[in-house]
Amino acid sequence: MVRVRFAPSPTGLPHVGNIRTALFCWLFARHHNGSFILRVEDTDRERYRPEALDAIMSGLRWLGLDWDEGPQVGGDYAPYFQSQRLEIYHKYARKLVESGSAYYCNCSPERLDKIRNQRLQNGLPPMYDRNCRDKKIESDPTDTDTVIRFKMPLFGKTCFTDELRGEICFENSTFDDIVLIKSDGYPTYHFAVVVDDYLMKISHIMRAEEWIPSAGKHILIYDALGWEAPKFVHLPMILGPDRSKLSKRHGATAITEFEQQGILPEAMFNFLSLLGWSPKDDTEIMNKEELISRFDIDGINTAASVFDFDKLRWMNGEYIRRMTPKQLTARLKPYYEKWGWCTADNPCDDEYLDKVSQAMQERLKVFTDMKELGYYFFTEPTEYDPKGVKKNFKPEVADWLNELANRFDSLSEWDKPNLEQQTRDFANEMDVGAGKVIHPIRLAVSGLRMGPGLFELLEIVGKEKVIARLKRAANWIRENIN
RNA sequence: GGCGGUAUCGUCUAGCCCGGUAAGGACAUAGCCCUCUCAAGGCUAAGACACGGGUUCAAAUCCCGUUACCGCUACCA
Repeated sequence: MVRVRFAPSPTGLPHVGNIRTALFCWLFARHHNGSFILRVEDTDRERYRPEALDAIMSGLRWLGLDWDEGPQVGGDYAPYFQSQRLEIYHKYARKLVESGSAYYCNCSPERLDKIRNQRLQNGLPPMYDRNCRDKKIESDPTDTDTVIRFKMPLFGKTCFTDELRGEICFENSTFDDIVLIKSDGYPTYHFAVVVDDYLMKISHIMRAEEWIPSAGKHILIYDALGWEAPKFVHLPMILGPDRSKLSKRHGATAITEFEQQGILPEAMFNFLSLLGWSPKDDTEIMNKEELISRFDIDGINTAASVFDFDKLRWMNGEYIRRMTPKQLTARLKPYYEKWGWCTADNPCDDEYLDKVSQAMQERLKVFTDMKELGYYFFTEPTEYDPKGVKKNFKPEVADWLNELANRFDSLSEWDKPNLEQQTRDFANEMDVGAGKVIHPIRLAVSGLRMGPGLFELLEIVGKEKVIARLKRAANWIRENIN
């Protein structure tokens, strides 16, 4: 039975790197019909942020990563908050002290600081000097004057098999006597993760590769407790464009920001799955079901990968293009409301919005592109693209636009064919190419030099508005161009 | 410093285990086609086996060394 957990620490906004790890865990669990467990590692009271957990959970939900056990859903191994499992850690910590595998230590943080600096100055690894190791201090996990440290073997080697990288070994002498229980009674990560993974019957520890160095220490703790360790899978990291660990300074890295920027969860899911994993053929666009059936450990890469925002945008565009106009409208609507485009005096009936969706669909990479590329379907252009003005707003164009406004006004039917016929006829009469007329109209109605086919655009924007905008542009030209 | 991990186009990657490919795909870039513009689409171009030694008829692939990059080195996770 595959049981994997995602164990975030609620210290801040959920980072894409962590979320990608969660996604791999989830895919692995779903592929093997196993369980995906969410466990909250809230043992650091200093960095704890109460709002972080909500952000993490909504990030997971946004992507569709549902958990079988954990906060809000419970489970057979509750509680899933480490802060609620203190007695459990204390119990096993006492056991370790009794068996001689751990010891109480009353060294002050000041002293620890001092020896660390000394050793650093002498070019030595900044390890604890094991001052209390053999003092046999009597205390209790709850005592705030002491911590519990693990008695690391002084020599020998500890090895473990990483499912991706093979055997990895460490010299025991390089391990510090790490703290298991802090003076505040909370366990450190190293201890809590071992106890919980074992007690919760985790089959595979899937976590980022930055944990490789501590895996050896964890193995030793498992041994001391007489437990068999789960399998280890250390996932490659995600890097920023400068190849350092992806972080805030690389721009949008919190999962919530992608949502705000108009990225589809489906696209994000697909994109993230391909960051560090490959289906081995050239398939790139895959839905959740395909991903579940194809994902497995052997496709996971060992090298870290750079997060390429451009490729995400491309993939998002792929997903946008695959939607029906109605589906696109549904996704776009919240943004329209946010931008104040859907109000009483603006046409926001679904039929209209669907037409806009259809016209704009293949021009959008992210939803927020709509704000610059399609605003004219909702609000009057207040300025005209300067390059377009220079190219298309010649003095004589003012008359053309007025004339066009009149002719459009008398159109029997406001539709694409009629608009096109009328426009081309006019160009012929003026003895110019159709483009010479089309471009000024586009600029007058949309303010832009780019967009959907002009006649489709005109049909959608509607008779009244088009005519008003043509006249308005004509006046603008008279006032500004000579 | 110590310990560990990693190394194929700018980026994501296939190929490596089981030596023989014109080293394949995608994003981005450039050009062309399509065209009322922008997209989308189609075609084309440019672009990589970190380096040095072996082994072999033959090495991206196997062996050794070097280099570079990244991570860890807390009473943080």
